[in-house]
Amino acid sequence: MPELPEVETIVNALRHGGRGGKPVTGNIVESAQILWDKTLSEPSPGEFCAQISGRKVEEIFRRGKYVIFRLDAGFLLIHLRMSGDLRVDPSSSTQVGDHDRFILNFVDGSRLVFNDTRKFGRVWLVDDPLKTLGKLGIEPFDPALTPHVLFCNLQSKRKYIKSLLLDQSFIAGLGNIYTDESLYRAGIHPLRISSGLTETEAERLLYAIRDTLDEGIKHNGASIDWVYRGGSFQNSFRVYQQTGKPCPVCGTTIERIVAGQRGTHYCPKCQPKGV
DNA sequence: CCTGAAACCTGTCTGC
DNA sequence: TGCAGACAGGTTTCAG
Repeated sequence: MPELPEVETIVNALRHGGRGGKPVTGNIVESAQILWDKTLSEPSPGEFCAQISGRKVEEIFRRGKYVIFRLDAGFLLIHLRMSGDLRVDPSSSTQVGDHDRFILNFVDGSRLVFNDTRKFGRVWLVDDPLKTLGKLGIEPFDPALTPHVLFCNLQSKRKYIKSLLLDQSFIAGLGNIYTDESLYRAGIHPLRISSGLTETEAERLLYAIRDTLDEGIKHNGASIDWVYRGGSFQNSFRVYQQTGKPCPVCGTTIERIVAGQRGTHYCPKCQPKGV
């Protein structure tokens, strides 16, 4: 589930309370439990537990799809990947859940739990976050990303537009849902080659991306299948997982294809392949 | 530089 | 009911 709007929702909750807990900001870590070793990307479990103990959470923010905790020394980075979720338990006496992989116990008795069914999620404790985050592309809402800049960047690549938007080094934060929805709103076929888009299309695409993400954030993200997180954007999907249903604009049947190994949903009429 | 496929994992759903 | 296969919000690695 976790694309930019979902991560943003989680970060907000961790900052201000919610997700069943007190605010994490300002809390001090007492200890860590690593329930699935591979969840920890770096450093080693021993070093991690030694270093994290006693650290204070100064600030929590998002970059791309990463949740970032700025500590009084170092940074804790968490990537939720496909099925990860973060929650706060008010009390650490609560039982550990089925797919809980990683726990931070705080001195006030609450704890932060990383739950991740598919075990793809990763955690880092680093001094220099840029080593991990450095390859990320520009944020979609960065004012420096103007229609013209996007157009030029699209020109410099020769990839399916769908694949390029999923590339985190191109723009950071878009995943399968928001890419399909953005391309639909922009009226651009997912298999168009990026360098073939016109400047007008690039402009439409940028505004479509921002509108779609905005709406996602407004709905607290999307909840799908058995991985539920409380968002409601799934009720506003226009093409994503709408295969076989009529396009809300023209009534044409929504189709599903595979692009870059990802299921891709679009309206054949509103998003013409063109030349 | 680019693409496709495979790998990392568990769970759900569909069709035979 | 059982079981194989497809599919799932992501990223990395490797072959071609």
